[in-house]
Amino acid sequence: MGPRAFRWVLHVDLDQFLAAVEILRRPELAGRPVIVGGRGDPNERAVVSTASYEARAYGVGSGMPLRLAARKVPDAVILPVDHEAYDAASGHVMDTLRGLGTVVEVLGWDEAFLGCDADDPEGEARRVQAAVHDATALRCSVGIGDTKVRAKIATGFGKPAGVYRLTAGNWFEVMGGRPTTALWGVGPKISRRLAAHGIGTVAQLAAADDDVLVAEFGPRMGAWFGELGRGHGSAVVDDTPWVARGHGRETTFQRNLTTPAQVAAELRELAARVHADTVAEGRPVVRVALKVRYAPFFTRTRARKLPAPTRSLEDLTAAVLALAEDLEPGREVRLLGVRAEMVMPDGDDAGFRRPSR
DNA sequence: TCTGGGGTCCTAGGACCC
DNA sequence: TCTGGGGTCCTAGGACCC
Repeated sequence: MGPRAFRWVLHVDLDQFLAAVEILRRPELAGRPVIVGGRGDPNERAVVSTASYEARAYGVGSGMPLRLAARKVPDAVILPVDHEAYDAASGHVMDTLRGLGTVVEVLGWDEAFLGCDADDPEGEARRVQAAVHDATALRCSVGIGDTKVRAKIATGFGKPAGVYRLTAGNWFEVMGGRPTTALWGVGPKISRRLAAHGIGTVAQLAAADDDVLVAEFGPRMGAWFGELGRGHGSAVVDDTPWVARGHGRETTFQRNLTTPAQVAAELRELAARVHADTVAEGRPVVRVALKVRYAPFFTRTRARKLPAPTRSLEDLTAAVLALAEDLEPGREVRLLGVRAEMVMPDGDDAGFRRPSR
């Protein structure tokens, strides 16, 4: 259908997605604190991907080291991440949403924007929830907004399994007094830099002097943060298929690597996996990046544009190993990552989605 | 409590060219 | 004589999100 502006944007977000998929195929887990992360082994270097609401009650959340999560929840059910299962479930949900006859913009495994022109967006939201539940037995929350930003933020107020509307009419009433981190795209670092200018709340950000924001964050981001504080932004929903800019693979080793031979062997392996990902897309590689995390936790990245686009594993591997040549010797390596950026389809035919806010 | 993996976009600064 | 201004390409790093 292509991109189009709508009167309403619905943001659909599956509740405790990974945990919910696990509970669906193992119903006896319902009501128990389920934690999905890593290989399911709390003694390994890994973090929580998703915790069920029962586990969240113990203070467990995404990104928390698995070891700590296990300690907080003595009777937790800890499960390995099963990408294929979530891919399948996600595909089923997205197909269901597309079957509703509106534009669907997929944001990730468990999220999508839907365009809506109805007079009764709450009714539409409930219909979406019913359709998803009928087809997949999964619950979702729906945010309704007059911009994508407001729809996205609204969903959080609807969780779990609810519907919430956030528009120009109630934006400041609901959001004005909240910290800037309540905004989509403002994390702890940006929030601290804003605070240094006396901007602590959404209302203060909305009222902030544009020149101050631009001086601090640059012309694009500065202007955008002001708009974000006001809840402004695009209401265009675009179902043009997403075209990945690149693919990367990285591994945190359970035990740090100590020798150049180990590093080289792991890099060859990562390069082969990345190569396979790009081959699957049928697009040549134009740029290669290496990521090294030295112990205890110091990360460097090196990248190089290739002399010419290539589809060859040998070229990719050679480029990766060349980037690794000035790796600091004698430092233990905790993580290695390889990333390949690919040729984008011809920009003029608009065959891929561009950033929109 | 030592901190995953897969992504995206933006900015700064240097090189180089006219 | 210390000295332009703009544009583009490239790399490193930062920040954020799910």
